[in-house]
Amino acid sequence: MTRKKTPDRRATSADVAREAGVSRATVSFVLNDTPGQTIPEDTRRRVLAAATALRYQPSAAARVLRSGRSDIVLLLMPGWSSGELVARTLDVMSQEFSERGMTFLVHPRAGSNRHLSDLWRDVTPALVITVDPLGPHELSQLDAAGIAHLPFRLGEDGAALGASQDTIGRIQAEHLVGLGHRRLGYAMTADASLIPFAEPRLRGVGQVCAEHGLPAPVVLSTPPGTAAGQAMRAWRAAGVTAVAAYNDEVALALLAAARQTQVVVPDDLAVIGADDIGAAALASPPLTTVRFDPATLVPALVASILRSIGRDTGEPGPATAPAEVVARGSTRRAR
Amino acid sequence: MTRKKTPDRRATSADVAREAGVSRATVSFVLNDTPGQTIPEDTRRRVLAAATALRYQPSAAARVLRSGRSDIVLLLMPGWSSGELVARTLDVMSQEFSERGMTFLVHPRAGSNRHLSDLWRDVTPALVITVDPLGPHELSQLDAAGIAHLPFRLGEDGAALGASQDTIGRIQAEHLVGLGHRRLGYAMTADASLIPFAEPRLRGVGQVCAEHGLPAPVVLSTPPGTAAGQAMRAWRAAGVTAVAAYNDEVALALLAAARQTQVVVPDDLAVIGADDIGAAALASPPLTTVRFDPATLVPALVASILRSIGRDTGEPGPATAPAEVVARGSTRRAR
DNA sequence: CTGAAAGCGCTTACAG
DNA sequence: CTGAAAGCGCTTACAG
Repeated sequence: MTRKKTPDRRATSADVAREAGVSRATVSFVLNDTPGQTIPEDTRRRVLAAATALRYQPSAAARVLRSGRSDIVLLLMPGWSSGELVARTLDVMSQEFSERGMTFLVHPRAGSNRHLSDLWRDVTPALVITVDPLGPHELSQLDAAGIAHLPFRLGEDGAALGASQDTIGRIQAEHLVGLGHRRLGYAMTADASLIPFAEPRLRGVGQVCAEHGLPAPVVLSTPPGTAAGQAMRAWRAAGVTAVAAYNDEVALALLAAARQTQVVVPDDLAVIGADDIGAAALASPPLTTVRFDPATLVPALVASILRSIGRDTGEPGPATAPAEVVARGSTRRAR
Repeated sequence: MTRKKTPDRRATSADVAREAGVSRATVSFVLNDTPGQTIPEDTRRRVLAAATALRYQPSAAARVLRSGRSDIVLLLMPGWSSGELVARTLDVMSQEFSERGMTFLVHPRAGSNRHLSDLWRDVTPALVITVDPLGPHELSQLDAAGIAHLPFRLGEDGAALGASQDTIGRIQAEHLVGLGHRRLGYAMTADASLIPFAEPRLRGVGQVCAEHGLPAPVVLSTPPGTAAGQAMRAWRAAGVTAVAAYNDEVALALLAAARQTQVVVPDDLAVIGADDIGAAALASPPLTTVRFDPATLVPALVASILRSIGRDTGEPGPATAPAEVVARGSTRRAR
């Protein structure tokens, strides 16, 4: 008397095969569109109908175990994963990967004291992307588990996002030089984990200065506290009239320090940030900055990642111009 | 002549068993500390040594397939995953889950057009936490795959983070009322996806007003543009002397509007934000806000999540006071 | 065109 | 205390 049509346990391919009156092999062929198999339209339809009726979903574990390959790309996220830009980049990466048949997953707080081997006990990605460097023991584990590894380093040759960091610095400098400033400052971040991003940005500023025959930028670091005020004085003493900041948060700190030290922005010192965070437009004066859309770079990045693990990728997808100046009140023409 | 000790393929439990001179069952018992098995210390040591020598790591897929259970908790992240607080919460959640033997994974951009069934093809979590609501079809799929589902709703009874949102509003209001303000305004976010957070915060403000016999707060929404300026005027016309903002970004927009409309903060209007983002301390005037450390709530949250899927959890862990006022220049005693 | 069978690597009753 | 064997759910040569 029990209705067997909808068993309580999860439906398997054997259930679908029985329901459709075919073998499990045929079910697999139909559901995976296996190349080289010719399935009559009628059989195909029956299998599909049975799968739908049974709400069949293949077991991820069984697929991976049998095929020996996983379609997961795992990003090991360090602790500083906060910015709007990072979030947007991850969003676009995730989208891009799924369009290419992969699943993008993020494991937060990978830098904490947990053992990574606990992680491999629960998930076997095809590729692990790391930001913080791994120790030799962890690298050995990855190797032993047969998991590909991609250390995400900016600033290395060919790294799509790294190249664009250069560009951001260049755009900042071009804007300031275009306004007639001849002596530039650079406000470095005090956060060591950001150096991989900051270094190429600064390099871009330096390149533009050199190209225009200007002296190299005066680089100062502005840790929280009174350092920003001292930096303001030091730049002015050095004849600097415009400062490019590593990012908007650093620039905001500069604006706050300016108010306290009676330096008028932009008249005494022009300031340009980078990233265009929400608070930039709301600052006093409103912050000139560089808007950067990582979405434009990600497709090329993802394609190169997939290529590195031997997966097919569609066409590369062109990387369009990623950054532009958003001119606001914190910069003006040099006097 | 070939050295067989270090095969190129990934080591399996059979390799370990051979190397240690025991059966695969014994390997499994030792490596999993299976309860109810008594393994002589010598055997145990041999197995452990072999596993280390072979750099053995169990196959996640095989474990899940055989045991029928996964130790993965997957968060389906919607598109708005940017804030510092969100990042910090995820960090702590991840840590908390791994301490309890689970792996916390995040799939960004789950709201996009991809089919979720593609996701279940690659990973089978024990539990999926969603923020954006799922459609009936997706719920049915989850059910069919035997994956537990927890819609993350704030403001419902007992939801740890929801309760704390109330508290944030309460703390804002207590601060303003304590300074002598008798007529409060509330600056609502214009972002609809944030309403689940904003609603309980506003409720907390309302409660405190009621408890002090004060009128309900004057709620205004301040979308980007000129709305903030209009709101400033409306509040002043209504006799409001202090405004609690949904968060620091909304508060920053208020400060910017005040500068443009000649309203002096805090003399004409006091403003308190929430979240203590980096830009808050750097604003002009520096923004009074409520600092909220999600870390203090997360252990209780994670424990309740694990309980909901029938997993053992250690002691609940006390939820300590999560929020406090950071008094800066944007609030002052009422005149 | 379709099916029976092997096997991916594990865990766990079940015998000894 | 330890081992042989079954079986989780799939995919894929291999026969027919």
